[in-house]
Amino acid sequence: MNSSILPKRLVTVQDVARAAGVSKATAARVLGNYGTASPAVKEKVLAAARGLGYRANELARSMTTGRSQTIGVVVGDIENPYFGQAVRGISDAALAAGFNVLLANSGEDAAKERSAVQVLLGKRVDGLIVTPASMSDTQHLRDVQRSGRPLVLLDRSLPDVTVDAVVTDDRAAAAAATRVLLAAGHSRIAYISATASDDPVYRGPHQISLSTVLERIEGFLAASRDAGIDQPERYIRLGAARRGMASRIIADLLTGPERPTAILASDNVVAFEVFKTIRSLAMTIPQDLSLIAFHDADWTSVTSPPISVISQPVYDLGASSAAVLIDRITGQSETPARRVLPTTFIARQSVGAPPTLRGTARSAEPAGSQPKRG
Amino acid sequence: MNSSILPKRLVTVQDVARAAGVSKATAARVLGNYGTASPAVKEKVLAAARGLGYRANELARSMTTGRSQTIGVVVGDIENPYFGQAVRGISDAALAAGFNVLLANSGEDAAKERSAVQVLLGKRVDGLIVTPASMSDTQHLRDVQRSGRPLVLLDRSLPDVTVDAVVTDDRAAAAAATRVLLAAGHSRIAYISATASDDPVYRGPHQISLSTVLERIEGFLAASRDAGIDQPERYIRLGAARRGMASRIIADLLTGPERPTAILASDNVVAFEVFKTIRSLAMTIPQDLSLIAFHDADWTSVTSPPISVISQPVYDLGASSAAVLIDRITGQSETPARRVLPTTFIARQSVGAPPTLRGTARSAEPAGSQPKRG
DNA sequence: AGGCTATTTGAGACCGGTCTCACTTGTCAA
DNA sequence: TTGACAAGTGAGACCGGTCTCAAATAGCCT
Repeated sequence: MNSSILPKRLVTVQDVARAAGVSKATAARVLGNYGTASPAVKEKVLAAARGLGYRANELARSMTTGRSQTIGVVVGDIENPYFGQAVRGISDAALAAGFNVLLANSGEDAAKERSAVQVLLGKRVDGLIVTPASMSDTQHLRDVQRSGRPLVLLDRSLPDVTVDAVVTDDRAAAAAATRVLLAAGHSRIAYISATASDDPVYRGPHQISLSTVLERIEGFLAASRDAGIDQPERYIRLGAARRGMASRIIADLLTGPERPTAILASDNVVAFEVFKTIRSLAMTIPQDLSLIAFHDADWTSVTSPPISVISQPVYDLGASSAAVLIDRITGQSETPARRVLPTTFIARQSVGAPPTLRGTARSAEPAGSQPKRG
Repeated sequence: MNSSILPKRLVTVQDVARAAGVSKATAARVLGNYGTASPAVKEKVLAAARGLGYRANELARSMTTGRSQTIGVVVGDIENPYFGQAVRGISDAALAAGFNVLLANSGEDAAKERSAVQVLLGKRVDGLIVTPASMSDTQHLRDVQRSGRPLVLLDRSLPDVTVDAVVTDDRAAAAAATRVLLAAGHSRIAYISATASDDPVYRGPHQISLSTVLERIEGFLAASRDAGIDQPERYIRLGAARRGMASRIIADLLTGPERPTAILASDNVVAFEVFKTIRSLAMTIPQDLSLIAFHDADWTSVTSPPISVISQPVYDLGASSAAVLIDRITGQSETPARRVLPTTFIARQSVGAPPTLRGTARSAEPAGSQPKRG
């Protein structure tokens, strides 16, 4: 009959105390497991609590202690399996240490990220893990830092915010993948990134707002230049995240006079789009085009041919960032550190020699590549 | 120099009041945006707040109001893209309604689920969304219900808990998929589920602890029997979740005398394992074996051949459950409802005619199936 | 027994908000 | 001029825990 909006006042310490015939302070001590109480009283209180179905109000507890045993996580997009795995890592590590996880989505939008951070801060999380959506719009993150709440950056670091960060070795990974393609004989290698950009053409580092993206591009360029490739940046394309954009970019790329013979896809979602586009163009991997993708997502291992990938320790990235954060929270404060986790190159069958001549017989040699060194 | 464990006391209403030269009550009114205050005072307080960098302590606010504007979500495994999408749906809908999301992982373990629920309840979430790990171990969920906190079950329903649930039409979906295989000429169809079980052989509904699984099996059996298949349950296998188990199950299945000619995989993860196993056995889909999977995961569209799937509206499942929950929280209380979202069958190329004779020429007819009705 | 310390217990302040209630002031109609 | 009523403001209780401090009780030694 009651409209259930008022959820029948819950049992409090006071109630238990009354039922057990002791003072509120004593009941609180045994229920909160602090201070001292005689075994007899302890039992009496616990019995009463059990009988009444007492459950502590963590809100009230957090308010007095100032600690909520909760960490806030702001992630680009949980729907993306990459972040899904990372969140799982965070969540497992947090749980093991007795912390809870408050999750928020930024949709890779700096404004939303700011508001998420504020809300989380308002809820008095003990610390924050954030995958910053932008390298430039970071005032709110510096505010967190200034407020004294521990902050750990996940997957991406920020040059102007001196704070803990757990990232993968993007530069080395991109360079390694590039070298694999170079070793297979490619000289026209396209690098396709999801990073938001009005103009898909790359004009320089100022366009890039994410450290991860920047480092990968740097690794790609460095490896290319080392191999004597002229103007490798010609083949960099941005903004492939929006639906349909990837295929337009690739179509553009493949119709030009000096079309690339290999593609390096900067993340899993882009790679997926790239793969589908290539297939819809009736091109064959690796005979017509070689492909390497970042992140060892499920699908890359079951396509024909399976895709060679740069495997990133995503779960560990999450677990490790949570561990770092919790260390900070519990006071093991060292100086801010940038923890870099290594990546592995997994050679499958998407890399082959470049087509020797346009339109002539396809190179029939066995697909796949065994790079001597990562 | 300070050890930073004490995060420098934050600015409170009292501080702002003092700075603005008004009473705490007045400052609270303008900062909390309730009651009345003259424009002049309002401005003075806001200016002071701005100057001091005031941010409300949501914990304290929640404690007095009794509402935390937070919903708790307990999910089987966020790492699973299925749940990832659902969580995204929840999170988007919640955010839009001004709610935050506290996320917990149960790892499909009822005990962990119980503890997660308790913690969330302790944090005084305004409501809960749970994907129950078990149909039998549900006392904690009934407790939630009894405590008056709104609860919505996601993806799975519980016969003995009368509470809101948002699920997909599993029975119909399984039946439709089964009919597709029957229509293609198959009479020996294997159903492989991930549901935990010591013994992979199906002995009856009592073994099953999830409504979803149960309904799918029922749909499969019903459609099979309608088509006059004798003892279709012979081909049901459970416990394919554990690594390596799927391949053993399939190997067993395919070496028997009356080996199945088609497989219906009860979820995406299982289907993935099944696919890889089939390929490692050097069998061809759909010539040697037809395959249909639940959930339109990324990878199913890029394999060769692409896999026909039962597409489930996972994002909507999440968004819808959040909407139902929030309706409940804000008082639009109707009677508990079970909302069933429809699924769609997506025909790709993994279904063909069964091999006519063992070892003879493979059926060369064009793969793919166009079921007349779902 | 008396004195001293260690342990157990209770009273009440406190965390940072909200909210009720009473008081002051201003406006307008009678 | 006076009364009624609305708007603005302040004092202080309250939410449900924790924590400090002092009082009460117990245990031990000489």
